Amino acid sequence: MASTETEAAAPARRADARRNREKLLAAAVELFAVAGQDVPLEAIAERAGVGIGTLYRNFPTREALAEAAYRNEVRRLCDAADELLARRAPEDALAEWMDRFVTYVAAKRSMAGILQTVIAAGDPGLYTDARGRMAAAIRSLIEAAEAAGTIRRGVEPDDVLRVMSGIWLVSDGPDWSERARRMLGLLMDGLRYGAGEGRAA
Amino acid sequence: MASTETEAAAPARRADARRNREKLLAAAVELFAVAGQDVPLEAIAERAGVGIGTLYRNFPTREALAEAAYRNEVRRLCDAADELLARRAPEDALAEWMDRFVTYVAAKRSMAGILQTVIAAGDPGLYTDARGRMAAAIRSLIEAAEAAGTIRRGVEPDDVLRVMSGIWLVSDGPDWSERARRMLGLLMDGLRYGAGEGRAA
DNA sequence: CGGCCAAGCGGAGGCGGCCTCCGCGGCCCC
DNA sequence: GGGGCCGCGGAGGCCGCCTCCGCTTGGCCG
Repeated sequence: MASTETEAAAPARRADARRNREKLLAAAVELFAVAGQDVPLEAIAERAGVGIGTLYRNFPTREALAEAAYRNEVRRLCDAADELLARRAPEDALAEWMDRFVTYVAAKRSMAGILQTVIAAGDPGLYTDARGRMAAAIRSLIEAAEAAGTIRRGVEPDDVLRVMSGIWLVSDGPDWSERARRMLGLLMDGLRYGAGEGRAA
Repeated sequence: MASTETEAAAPARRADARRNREKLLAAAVELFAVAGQDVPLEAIAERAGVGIGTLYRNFPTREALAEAAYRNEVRRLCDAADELLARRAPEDALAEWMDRFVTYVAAKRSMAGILQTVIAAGDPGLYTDARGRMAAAIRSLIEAAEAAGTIRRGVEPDDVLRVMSGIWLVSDGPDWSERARRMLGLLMDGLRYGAGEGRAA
């Protein structure tokens, strides 16, 4: 969980600066989702409640903003795994994490075009990195649920991630997220099947 | 060779209008090549020697212009096959056609980004159609050269096109077109090998 | 706790590209 | 050769990008 320097890198900055950066990232995700990837940067600054100058100081280009926003979403999603495990029964934690995953994929979809550009412009590891982090998050959720005996044993985190990623292919539409949630509900039921058998391998 | 209605569709238009359209298509190919796919449309209009209004009347969007320019390049390339056959020895016609193919691919490369958008926005047959036309052009060139006994017999047009398309993968650089030409030179030598054997299959 | 000062803010404004709109010119048909 | 209308062109409004600099405020030190 040691944050890489490409991510936070903000220990020496002023508190208000860090806050503004956060607000910009949140506003960016929000507006990319509702207004498309061509949303004016000025609209994002306004939504964040900061000046356009602050946006440009933090993120020199649209691509830089989108990349940072995406990395931030990945981080928030993965951090949520630990938080959920601390406050919920493992099975509920896993189910709710899947719910958050749907939100994450929705955000990623709305930024896919720009992220494409980012990767083409020389950041080939963007998705690879994200996948690794998410697999780790899934591993801790699964292990906790296995230990509690509420899901079957011997499930591979990578396989779960792959199945979850399938919601990417659900075609766009007003009911996109409902469909996605139903699909992950099926997966969750699959994981529950045969729970509690063969405790110590 | 009956032109489809998606291509010319300009029998009832005035002569100057048709001329302006041609000039715009030529200018677009030229400027996309030297100035990239974000070149201002005003620059294209200026290069064509027409007003910006004329550009927009003919091509409502950047994508429409790029698509029309691309289709036009394909048509010009394929038409060149017949012209060359009428004025040159078949072997020379084929060799020179390959030279023009390099120019065509260079143009296509410079528009690849926009064409990607066009296809994504619902014109999936764009490349398929082009490939079919080019294969037909190659067939007539090959058949003439076979009949003259200057290249081997039994070569498939589709195979030749596939090999030729390989120049797409040559990485960008100042010597791109020289490399591409050398590659097609190799292909040409391969076609010459064993010429004149087994005349009547 | 108060004062200092630089890190950080913000938004006006210049720039440039997009696209429309309409008065005029010249092409085509008779 | 004349008239009608098709098509031309580019001025101009709009909008988004990005910079630049005077002001604000957080954080530290005495």
